[in-house]
Amino acid sequence: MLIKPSTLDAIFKALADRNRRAIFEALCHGPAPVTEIAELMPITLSAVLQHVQVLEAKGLVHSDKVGRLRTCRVETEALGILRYWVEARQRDFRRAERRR
Amino acid sequence: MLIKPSTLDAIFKALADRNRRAIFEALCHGPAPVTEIAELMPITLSAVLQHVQVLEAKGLVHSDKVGRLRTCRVETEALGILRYWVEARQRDFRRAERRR
DNA sequence: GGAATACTGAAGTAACCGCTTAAGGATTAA
DNA sequence: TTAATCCTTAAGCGGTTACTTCAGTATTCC
Repeated sequence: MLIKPSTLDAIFKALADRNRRAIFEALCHGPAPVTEIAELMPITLSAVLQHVQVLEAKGLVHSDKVGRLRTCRVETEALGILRYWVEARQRDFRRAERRR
Repeated sequence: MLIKPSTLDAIFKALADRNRRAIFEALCHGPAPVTEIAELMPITLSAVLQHVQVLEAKGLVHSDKVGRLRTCRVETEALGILRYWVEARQRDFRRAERRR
């Protein structure tokens, strides 16, 4: 697998913010509407929505609006990519160590 | 294992920058002095040093100065933490899916 | 000693980020 | 049909970031 730097940029940037990561973590336990997510957080509903939009733009979350409710759910591909990247770095390191 | 949000903040922020990530990736293949790293990169030596300092401050890299050469090497703990976090999210997600 | 090499720090700057407030649109409930 | 609920957008603001240039220090080589 070959991952584009821009893809990793998107994933790491999306998860680098504590609140955004908290939203993502919450959604890993199951889908939730925006307001419900916001209740757990120390920021405005507006800020939460902005975070959700960022997460969605970078492909970590998908959301669907039914009536006045927008339900957000996690997209798992990003986690797979991230894990793959980490494991590749660990492999590189171990290989370099053996060569030493 | 329980990871502090500030630890994850540090790791994700450190790796969210493309150039900084490139430095980290390069160092996973083995230690290198600052100038050698800089040769592979589209930015100034000064900028590279600043990135190295960030990586070091956040615990992803350690460096040692001998004479006029500062040799940088990867600290692998961050990768372990990152991998653990990803796997925990994947577990959360699968558990939530089963419950569905 | 003098020149080249390798790093270091400071200052400045342009761009980006996360957040709030405020105002509004759409949907549902009474 | 009115009120409550849920989301959405825009504007603005303060803080942070990545970068450059420039000027410097320490070390090694000749």
